[in-house]
Amino acid sequence: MATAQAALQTEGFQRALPANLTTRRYPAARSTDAVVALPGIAGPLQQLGQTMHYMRSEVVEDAGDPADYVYKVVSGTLRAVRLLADGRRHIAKFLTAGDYFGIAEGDDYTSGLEAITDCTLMRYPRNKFQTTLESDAAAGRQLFGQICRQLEASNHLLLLLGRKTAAERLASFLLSFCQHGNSEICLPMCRSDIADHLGLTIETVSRVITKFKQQRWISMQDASHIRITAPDKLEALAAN
Amino acid sequence: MATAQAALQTEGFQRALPANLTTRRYPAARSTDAVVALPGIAGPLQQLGQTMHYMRSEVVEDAGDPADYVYKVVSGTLRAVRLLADGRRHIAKFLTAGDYFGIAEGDDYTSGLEAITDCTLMRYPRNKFQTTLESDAAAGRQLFGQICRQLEASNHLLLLLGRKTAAERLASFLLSFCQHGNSEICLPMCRSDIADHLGLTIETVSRVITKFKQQRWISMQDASHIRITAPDKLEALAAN
DNA sequence: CGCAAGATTGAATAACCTCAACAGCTGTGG
DNA sequence: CCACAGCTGTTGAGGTTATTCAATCTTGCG
Repeated sequence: MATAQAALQTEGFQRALPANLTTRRYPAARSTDAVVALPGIAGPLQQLGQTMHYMRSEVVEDAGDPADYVYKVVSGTLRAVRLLADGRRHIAKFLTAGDYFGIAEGDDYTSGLEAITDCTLMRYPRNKFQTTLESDAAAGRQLFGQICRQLEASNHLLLLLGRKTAAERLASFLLSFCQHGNSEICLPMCRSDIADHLGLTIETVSRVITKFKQQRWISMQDASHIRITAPDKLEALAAN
Repeated sequence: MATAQAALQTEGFQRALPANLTTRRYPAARSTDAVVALPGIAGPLQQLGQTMHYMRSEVVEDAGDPADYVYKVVSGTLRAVRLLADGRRHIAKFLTAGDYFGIAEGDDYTSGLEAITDCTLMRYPRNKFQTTLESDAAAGRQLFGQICRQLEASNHLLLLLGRKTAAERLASFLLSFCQHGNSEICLPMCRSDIADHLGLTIETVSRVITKFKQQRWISMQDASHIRITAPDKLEALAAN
């Protein structure tokens, strides 16, 4: 009972601060005023959109900022970031072409949005977005579907974070990149992004990947180019 | 390197099967045909609803069942359950009065729905539900808001599961029950439900609660009746 | 080249889990 | 009424997994 007693006296539960909180805000993004036709979004909304360009590592929005815009990804990869007070980070979602950000928010963004690669977004004023949705049934349906898929993805990730081992998490993660039978993966995000998405550390991510490599379940050209050589083994691990 | 080597040879990554998969399907729920006016849902939808009663531990829907109905909780508490192939379980959400289930699903339910307490639900045929939504803007807005709040809750839980310690998870969990300044909590769910929601084991849940009790941050009449005596300490732990 | 950032690897540690025992409560049946 | 079984919850001991801390390697890039 000695350790518990000690913890009791110090009121326990402390946690060390991580050293590096590196994400910086970069100079303002370029915006082209040209109206770009977006495949997959209904007519009226196209008029409202503004094309925005962001560079690698640039912050599009911080968590806590007033949620004035809805974004749609045209190209590139971004991360939706949440932070705890002491800097621990979680990435709820990686966004790629076709994904929306900011639809489901309240007054403020509840997570930040950061560019992982150079990327192009469409930006819609949020208030006009809402009213347009109600007048345009087709667009409304589409957005509703988007939210539903996001919810499903989040709930899927909950199971992963709540109950899967490190190896299972990485197997699931890697497999999510080769839906279409292509076994060649190009990961746009770095190890720390993967770790913060899967609730692990970069060291654990690295170790598990190394183990996969040793098993010859995957092969790697470099850290971001992975070829899945035994999808059946990974699928057995992913277990869902 | 001995252990890693051994793991490599056996292809590693195994995991023991949990012994008890106890949830059973009970006899069919009673349904009263009377149409009940639901506070908070718009007119036309009320006509479609059917009131359903379920008893404690009864299964409303299993994951994988065709998603034919949308449910709205009138009273009682339920759990939304996901399982891995080997029986590991996660509870994405506890549902209470006013919560919906089945809106965001595809063809099949992606999680099961089980009554924790005796409860009353409104059941709507899903196809009619959809069409009614499109014709009734107010109802559509309301449902859209529901989904958005669900998504926000899921993303909030992602951060908890991905990055919080056991003590922090339980602090967050307990605080989520006393939003309105009342420090008396009555937990309708058992320890294993809490554990499966927070990604912990029942033993860890029990130990952390004991520790909170020893710190005099909470006091307990019995296992399900908790009084929060030091909300500031718990809030500091919850850290968000 | 030399530096910085990302990635990998190793050793030690901490957090949480597993297994096991036990306590408390509830309902059942003699 | 009491004995008993069954279930939930608590507690302890020991093991496993993932983390932490640290060193090394790799890869651009000015």
